[in-house]
Formats: sequence, C-alpha cells, structure tokens
Amino acid sequence: MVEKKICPICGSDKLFYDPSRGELVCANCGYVLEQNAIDSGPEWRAFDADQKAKRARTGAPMTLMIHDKGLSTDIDWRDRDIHGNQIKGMYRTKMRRLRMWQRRMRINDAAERNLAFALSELDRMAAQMRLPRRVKEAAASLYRKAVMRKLIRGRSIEGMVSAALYAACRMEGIPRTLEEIARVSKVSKKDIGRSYRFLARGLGLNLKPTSPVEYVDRFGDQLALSQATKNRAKKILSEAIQLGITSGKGPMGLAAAALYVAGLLEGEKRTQREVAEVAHVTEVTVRNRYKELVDKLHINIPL
DNA sequence: AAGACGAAAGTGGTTGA
DNA sequence: TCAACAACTTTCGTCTT
Repeated sequence: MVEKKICPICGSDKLFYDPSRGELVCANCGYVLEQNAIDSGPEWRAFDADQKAKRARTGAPMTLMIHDKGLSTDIDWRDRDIHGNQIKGMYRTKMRRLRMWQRRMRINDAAERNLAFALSELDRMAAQMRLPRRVKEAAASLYRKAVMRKLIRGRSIEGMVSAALYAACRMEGIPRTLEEIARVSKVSKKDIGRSYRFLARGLGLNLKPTSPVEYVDRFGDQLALSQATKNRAKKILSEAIQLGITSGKGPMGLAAAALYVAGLLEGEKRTQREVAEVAHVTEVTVRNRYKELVDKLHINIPL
C-alpha cells in the first residue's frame, strides 16, 4: 500500500498538486508541503496555444482574439478535400463534428466571452497564489452568479474576478488579504475592496468579518513557529474576543500581535518587524495591539 | 547595531447629519 | 455631500539589549 501524505499543519489528507508551480498544497489550510525551489517568479511553459493564451503574462485580450482567429476561418462546409474529392466515412464524421464545434465557438454572445475571459483570469490568479482548487471553483461559482444577476455590467471584469476570489477565500476559511489578491491582480486594492462589497451586497453573502484566528496558522508557518506557539496565539485571541477588545480592530494586526506574544511566551521569539512583515501591518500596529493584549488579559511576559 | 517603544502628524474609509 | 471619527501608517527621536 502506498503511504499517504498528510498535511503537518491540519492533518488533512486532501492534498492538491499545482503543476504550474510544482507545489504540493494542502487543500484545507493552504500550507505548501513541497516545492521545487527553482524560481519563485511567475514563469510558465506553454505546451499549446490554449495554455499560451491563458498563461501569457501580457494576457488580457489574447484569449478573446485567439478564440476566433484560429477557428473561424478554415473549415469548409463541403465534404471535400483540397483536391475536390469526396471525403468519406470516419473522416466525414470528424469534419462534421469539427464544424459543429466551430459553430459553437463562434457564438458571439458577449456574456460568454466575458465569462471565458474572467475564468481564465481567475485561473491565472489562483495558480499564482497557489490556492486549492475548491477555492477557485467557489470563486467561479460566485462570478457566474454575479453575471446572472447582471452585477458585472459597467464594472471591470478584473475587479469583479478579484472580488470573487477574495470572497471565495474567506468563505473557504483560508482568507487572503486584499493586498495579496491585488498583487496578482491588475486592479488596485481599493478597487477590489469596492467590488467585493458590491458583490457581497448583490449576492447577499453572509460576510462576517474575518476572524484573526484564521490568519494564525498561515502567518505562523511563514515565521516557522511551532504548533504549540500557534495554538497559544489562537488561545490568546479567543480570550481577547471574549473580552470584546477585538471589535473594530484589524484582524491581521491582532493575529500578528497574538503571534508575537505567543512567541515570547513559548520561547520562540520573533521580532516585531518580522511579525509585522508577514501580517502586512506595521510594527507600530503590532505594538499597539500587543500592548492591549498584555494589559487586558493580564499576561506576564518573561524577561 | 538592532530592536523596542511611543509621540505626532498624515491617510483612506466609514458613518451620520 | 460634507465633516467627524477610528484604525492604521509614516516618520522620527529615544531608550534598551
């Protein structure tokens, strides 16, 4: 029997392999188990025209252009070859099937094109962020719903796709920050935020603000902290939440501060600078939150 | 030399009249 | 639509290790 791999973080055996990155990722928490340390920059190989269209970094309009360019010009309606001879049997059937596809592809429905482009963009971003498949699918589903409810018109596709991805990450319990989405997107953090709110309202999404606890594992991994420390951080956070001192505060700052405190308590010290870095907040914010936590929870820090 | 700390002024987004 | 407001950032000087 083949030994099955398990995520060391959450114990899930649902692992997913991203061939474009050469990485093995946990579908549950997003932890990267294995990666080929070659080059972290976005660089893909394309094995055929379709992949090339999807993966080209200059990307945007290529898909749409190729869409028609390759297919609409070269299939004749007659069952004859270039010499004028009848094409028979299996080949004729094949030709007819090709024609059928050709007709389908040529549907000029704007919505279809819109969707095709949106999904390829989604693909690109999800791959670049090493997100598990189910997140990508959730995002695609959100986007389709948005299209059906006519929420897209007049808005940038890229913005709405980004918003759908952001929402999907949150719904699947592995939230990414707006900044992280913006990095692989072509629109700004601000626009994504706006689009997201619009999308959430339009689809009636149940959007509870992200809990800081959800960030602990990922930030903790990036800081190479032990499970004990991460658990400690979570515990600190849930106490803080209970005391109601977290409302209105940025979840990322809180997660960062909790990890910092937990690091001190567990003898795995990280500098405020390091913690702030992975959480995408400033040292000052880490400090402020950490002061609060220590005060309100009466935590004694060992010297 | 690097980390931790905190004051002060500035920024972008939400809220309420 | 505007102004007040809270959270967060930026910047910078000081203290500690």
